[in-house]
Amino acid sequence: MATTQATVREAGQDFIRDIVRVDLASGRVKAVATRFPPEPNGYLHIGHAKSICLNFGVAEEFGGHCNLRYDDTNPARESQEYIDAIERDVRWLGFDWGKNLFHASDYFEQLYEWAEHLTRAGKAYVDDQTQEEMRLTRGTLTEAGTESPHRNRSVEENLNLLRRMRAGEFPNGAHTLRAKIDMGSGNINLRDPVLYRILHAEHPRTGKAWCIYPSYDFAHGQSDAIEGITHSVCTLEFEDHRPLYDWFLANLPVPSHPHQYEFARLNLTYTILSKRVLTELVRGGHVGGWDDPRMPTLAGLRRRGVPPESIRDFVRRIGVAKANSVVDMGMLDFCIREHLNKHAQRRMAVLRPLKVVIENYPEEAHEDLEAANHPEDAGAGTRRIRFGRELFIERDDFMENPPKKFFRLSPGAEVRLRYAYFITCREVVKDAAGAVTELRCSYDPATKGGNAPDGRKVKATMHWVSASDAVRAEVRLYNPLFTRPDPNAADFAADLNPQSLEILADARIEPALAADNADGAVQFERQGYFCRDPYSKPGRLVFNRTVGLRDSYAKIAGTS
RNA sequence: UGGGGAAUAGUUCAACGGUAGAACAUCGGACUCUGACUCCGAGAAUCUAGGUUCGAAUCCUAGUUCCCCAGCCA
Repeated sequence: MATTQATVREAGQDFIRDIVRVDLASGRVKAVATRFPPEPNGYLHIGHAKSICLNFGVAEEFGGHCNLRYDDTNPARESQEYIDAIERDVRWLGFDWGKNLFHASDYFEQLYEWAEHLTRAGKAYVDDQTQEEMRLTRGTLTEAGTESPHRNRSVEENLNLLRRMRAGEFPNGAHTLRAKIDMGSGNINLRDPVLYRILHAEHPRTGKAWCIYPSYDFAHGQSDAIEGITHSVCTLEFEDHRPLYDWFLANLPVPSHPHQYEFARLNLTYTILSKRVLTELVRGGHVGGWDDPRMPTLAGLRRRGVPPESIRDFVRRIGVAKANSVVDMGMLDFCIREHLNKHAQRRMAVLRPLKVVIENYPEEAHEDLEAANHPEDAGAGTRRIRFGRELFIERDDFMENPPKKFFRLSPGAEVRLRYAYFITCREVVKDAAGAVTELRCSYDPATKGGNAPDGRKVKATMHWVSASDAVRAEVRLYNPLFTRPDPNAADFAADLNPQSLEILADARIEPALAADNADGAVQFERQGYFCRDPYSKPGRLVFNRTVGLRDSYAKIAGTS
């Protein structure tokens, strides 16, 4: 009983899974088959992750399978680079299509046969109208369209024209094959939609074999039918394509009859999830590339250090429904911290260094102290960190005239240096301009390791690195790409955040960080989760901030 | 009366005629060698108006608001 309930919960609760459950129980389908159908004309983003998790997730949970199928029906905009990136990203997210890798282009011959089938049945015709003429005769949202003058050509003429289209006798745009449905339909998709257009373009897979290509509508449902897809899940904007999807299945001798279901796509605050805009961000040089850590692409998130587990958890938490919605970016951040808090080892790094000299610590001396790699996981072990007379602390951790709630270092104040000693600030050294350049402090030798034998407490524990062995590194902090929670996709440049990337060129990190070969995530104590940038080099280390730690002091201080 | 959808805490989802619940966010508090984590607590919602019913977020009627559709894109 408990097991059953747990299993049901495991399988998730949303209207799509409800439908699958009912279809399985009623025997309408014997095994569930889904598909993730990207068009290889851009990189996958976190919105796609929602679809991937849904399609692969449903298949997994109900013992079915999910195909990866490229919707590669428009060679004018598709390329191999994107195909490779898509496979890399789906795998990284944690899903495996096994042998079920397909392409709409695998079915070009069958689709063409079906085009002839429709033509022979008098349900499709070749039109000579130009794109402009077609637009004009399609009608408007409230007015019916008018029928093409070529709508009633004979079957023979249509067949002849269609074959000559395929044979390459006509230039781009000279003809189209259209379904003969209803120019007066309230659903514009039913006003004689285009099935084939002439496109003299080389296809990444079929090369020069074709110069006519099927439209999305003519390819998608039939591809589903060929693959035996039971539940074809797509986003809301395809809802009014469903009658057309069903029309093809009803009028063609297809091997199976899939059903289409629609859910609301993901929207995120401070983010634009539109391939068009993402492509423009890359091409316009607004970001460094598809894998720029500020991008909502899976490649960008990966480079920023976001674990795939966090993305899957995020998708699970936001659910699946039909209402348009915008998810708070804070939800994603939470999921990232949730995972990294458990799995990332701790290290110390000073992002904006301020020099500290321990005046009563002997010159030339140093000692090694032990630091835990993970405070909640003893199994993660410990490492040695060096303490000496000269150290660096975070500039933000010192204030000469601290407000009431500032617990860190200030003149006369005593704080703990994590895993080391209590220190007290004795003197502030400034340059000619009045800027603080150095702190002269004293330490209490009795507090070695971080505890005072007399039991006295300090209000703050600060991270630090030793000046003698700290390594220089560049640290990149990322902020939202857009300044507004609801950036305008039509004019995204106006909402771009000029402070989305902050480069700290002179950070100091503990040597263990420079030595680590692992590419895994680490927590810079008290600051956030970071990872080494994949383009980082031994002599020039670069770390990316994945996400900051929650910072309740920022609220008190009124800073961000 | 063009067609198709959707409306539940600030946000994202549950509740499938029978006590409106969770997570994130927010605000308190406890704990703490990370102002982190963890723990405890609080405030906060059924689009509107009628109707059916012992009982309505759920069913019916009429409205309101929002989203999508006029590519030879997907």
